[in-house]
Amino acid sequence: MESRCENCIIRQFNALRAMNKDELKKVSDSKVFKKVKKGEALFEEGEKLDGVFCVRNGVSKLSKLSANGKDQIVKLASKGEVMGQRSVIAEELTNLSAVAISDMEVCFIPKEIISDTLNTNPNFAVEVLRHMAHDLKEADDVIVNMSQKTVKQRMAEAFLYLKNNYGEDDDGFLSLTLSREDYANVVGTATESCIRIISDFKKNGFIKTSGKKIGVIEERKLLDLVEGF
Amino acid sequence: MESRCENCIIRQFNALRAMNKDELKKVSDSKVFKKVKKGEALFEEGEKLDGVFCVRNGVSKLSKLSANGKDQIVKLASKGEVMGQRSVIAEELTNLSAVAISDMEVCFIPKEIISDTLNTNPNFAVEVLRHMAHDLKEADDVIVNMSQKTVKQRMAEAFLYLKNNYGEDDDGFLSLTLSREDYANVVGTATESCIRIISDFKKNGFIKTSGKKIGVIEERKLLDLVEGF
DNA sequence: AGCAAAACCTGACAATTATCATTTTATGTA
DNA sequence: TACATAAAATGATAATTGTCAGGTTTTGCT
Repeated sequence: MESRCENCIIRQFNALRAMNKDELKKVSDSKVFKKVKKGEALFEEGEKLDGVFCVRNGVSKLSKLSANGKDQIVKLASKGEVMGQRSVIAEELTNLSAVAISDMEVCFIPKEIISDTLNTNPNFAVEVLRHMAHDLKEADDVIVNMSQKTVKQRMAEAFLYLKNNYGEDDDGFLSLTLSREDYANVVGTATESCIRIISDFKKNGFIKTSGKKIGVIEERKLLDLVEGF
Repeated sequence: MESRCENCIIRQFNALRAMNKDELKKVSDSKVFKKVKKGEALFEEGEKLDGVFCVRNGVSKLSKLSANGKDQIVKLASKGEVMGQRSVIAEELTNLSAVAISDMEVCFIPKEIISDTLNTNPNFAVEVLRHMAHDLKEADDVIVNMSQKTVKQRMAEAFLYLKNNYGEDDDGFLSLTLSREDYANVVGTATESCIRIISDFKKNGFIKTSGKKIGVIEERKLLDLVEGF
């Protein structure tokens, strides 16, 4: 279960791949393996983080509380992704909360190792930079979507995103199950509006539901919607 | 006019401050000084950038075209800021267009120097990382604003932002003048809606206008609006 | 100065989305 | 299994925002 970072495949997906053997050894010796149950928080907005979390399994939502009391989900983090690096690097309190959407396994890595390696191994720094650059681009895309697309379009996009990134089970339902409220918080709308759109998509045969599970039936139709038809 | 980077104060505001003398010398020798007139583009979405732009003077809007043909302004870049680094680092085409909002003076710095320095000087890499981390946080904030605040609140925020970041002239008008359309594209709304809100604010005495110039009168009232009162 | 083009503004209306109230359904637990 | 609780669903209505169509003013240019 708990194993050595040197042999961990997960890190191939993140910036830790750019660490050398010695650095990895240090990480391995000081990392803390953690299980997090669905619904539990890894950290809360405004906290001071003493390290980063490398996701081995499961999915976490990264969200920010808005003035009107609603959570806006800014990003979903899953296998291979590192959470908390932004605030460790900027040496600031976290601007986001992280709550597990499914049961998770994560490794906590103390920030000293991260910053030491950043300061001495340019390859690592550049690799982290590349990942952050990617995140920034995605954030820009989200901004444009939020302001220029309708709620319906964003809902359609959300379903397609979940299908493409987390796949579906044998019965054709999305593997990652979000509550209606979470969907609303991803899309940035009221829960009722979100539910109404789900009903609407279902009535049109674009999706199917079973309890809280949702399955994409007409991917093409959803895509058309997103494109504006 | 055109001078040596070694003596340039501007770089104190950006990651170039972490370069050593040799590196700065190289930058200085290869940089190209450029004047850009208001309305001219520095680069367009989808272009391949061969370097970054360090802003000496003036302001540029960074925007992204949405599917429905509207430009969403994602960020304003002004004195001291570096544009294009994201795409140079990620080695991707730019995801944004940069167009001058006022007359500008910029220095173009070839990407080779940037990436060489990133790969050899960890201080520089970390400094760039820090700036990018900051940008990412700001982007998160924008996402939350877009989805959770009303157009009116976002407009109020925009005026306060411009006042606090670019100041006002002797007559109390914002130093940075945006067209109504630009305001709409910052806030993510239709130009007509934007104009209506300006009229409304004016009627309420929160702001004043003179041609396209806008001045903040009741900062407190605008703040209250943003906070949700 | 005079003219064309662009930017700004307003009204009327339609579409989208939020809110509140209530019902129905699912879920976990004793 | 039954009960309490939370989640999902729906209706009615109001508020917000977008669209279209037409004005007026400003601006840049010859």
